[in-house]
Amino acid sequence: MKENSNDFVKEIPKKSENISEWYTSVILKGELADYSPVRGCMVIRPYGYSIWETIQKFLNKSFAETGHKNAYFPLFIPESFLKKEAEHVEGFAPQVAVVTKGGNEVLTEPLVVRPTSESIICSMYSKWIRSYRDLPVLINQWCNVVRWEKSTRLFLRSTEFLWQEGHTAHRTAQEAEEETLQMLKIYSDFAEKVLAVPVLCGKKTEGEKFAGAVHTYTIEALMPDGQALQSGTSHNLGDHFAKAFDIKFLDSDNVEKHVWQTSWGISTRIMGAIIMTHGDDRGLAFPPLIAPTQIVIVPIFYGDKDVVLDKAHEIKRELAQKFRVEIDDRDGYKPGWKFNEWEMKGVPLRIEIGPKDLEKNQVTVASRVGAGKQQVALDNLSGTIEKMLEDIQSDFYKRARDYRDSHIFDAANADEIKKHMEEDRKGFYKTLWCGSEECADKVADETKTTPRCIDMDETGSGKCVCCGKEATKYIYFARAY
RNA sequence: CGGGGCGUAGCGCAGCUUGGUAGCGCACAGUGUUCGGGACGCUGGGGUCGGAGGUUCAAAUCCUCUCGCCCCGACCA
Repeated sequence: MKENSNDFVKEIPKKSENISEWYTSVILKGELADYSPVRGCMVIRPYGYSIWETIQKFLNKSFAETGHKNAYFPLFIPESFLKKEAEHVEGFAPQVAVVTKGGNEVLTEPLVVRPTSESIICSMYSKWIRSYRDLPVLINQWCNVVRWEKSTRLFLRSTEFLWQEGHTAHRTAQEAEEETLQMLKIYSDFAEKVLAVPVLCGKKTEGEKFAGAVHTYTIEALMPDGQALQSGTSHNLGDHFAKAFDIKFLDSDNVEKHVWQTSWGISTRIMGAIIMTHGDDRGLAFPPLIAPTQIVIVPIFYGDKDVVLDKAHEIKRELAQKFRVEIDDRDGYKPGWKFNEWEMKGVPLRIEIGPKDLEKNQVTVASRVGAGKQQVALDNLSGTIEKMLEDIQSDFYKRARDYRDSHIFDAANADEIKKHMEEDRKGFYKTLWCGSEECADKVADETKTTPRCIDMDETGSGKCVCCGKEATKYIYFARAY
């Protein structure tokens, strides 16, 4: 390895040494995003936005399959709307941006820039819903929201961010709960199968739930530094908002009733999870299903340039029918430079084609994960590539899953959690819990972690992590982003 | 919002201690030789040194104020 400063790899901090610097660096150098002139706001560049579009594609499909329709509600919300639900306003008031002036006119009522849209959507639902025959209402919207955060990170926490927020209204509490769980399942499947990001599914404690919800379910991913990242949430809103916004329907028994609601969301934050989970010292690395570019073709040409290029373009056209594929036929960059460039940008599969390959009617293929290259015959190239991408996808998942599984530690009490952390064994701490908020808060306080989620499936028996009383639930603690 | 760090060419930095009118590497442009894992030679373009005041014959450098960004906490998706 040469020691000069054009050694590109050396410009990326080592992931293992300083994940924060590494994270910022790969996003900027990988051209996923850039800082904007406005504090806390980011520009999502085409290479990064493509990931968001793919996320939209997958989620829209799942939403549609479960009967949801997309719609759009306004950016501005009358300030008074936010105040209608007590917990809701308390939760969001410290974070909202408020517009007090339009043009030269001072507004009679200030408008908040939506931090989330429950209030404005509920105000519309109260207008639209009259009968049990109008239910359920199953609407999703893709939009931007603004939360005035004190400190920001690219993708993980920005003042303005993109997300989808589903808002549903149901006839019964049970139906709302089923919807809440259904969406949680859609999120966890999406995270694991598409993004190759393993997640813990669970329920939030009272202290951690959404402001205004009855309860909140979450998917929690584990980042390589042992910190948890809340990657998607699904809220059962009960009839809280229905009462606050007067959303009532006449049921078949001729009794007027409040609807039961849910809301659920995934934001651009999850792109931070993808980046951190899969990237390495060489830069970004994307699982094929989500990769902006799945395949890059690097033609290797000098003498018989035209022949190689023609063939490379022919292959590109063929593969482009099925995959997101780019061809790097730039002059003036040596092949080795291009290899490193595309590896840094996280492209899962690279196809090299040069004169030697042409002679043998083959291409040379290299995977972003795993070492070495292999020769692949041009006959049925598309089929072979498809299989390889599937394997790479599952390799990504397995690698992340192994890491996550080996970073869930059993702990009997706060001291054990502290001990683990001192030994630099950071991750999820799985503990038995009596169910009291005080106990969860106390452990969180003492260990500088937060309760991430309550296990929904597994139960045990033993002593509570805090008070020592009989406990059957498992709760996970971790430091969190 | 506390604690720390940093703003000099597109990027990464040096110069600041001890003031003398801006430099290096990469990138970029032209050109020739190269080309299957980050090539090289030659030539060239590019800066109101974050901003505003002040001190001085003279400020990137010293002083004051200010703006911004990053990291670590506290708050949050």
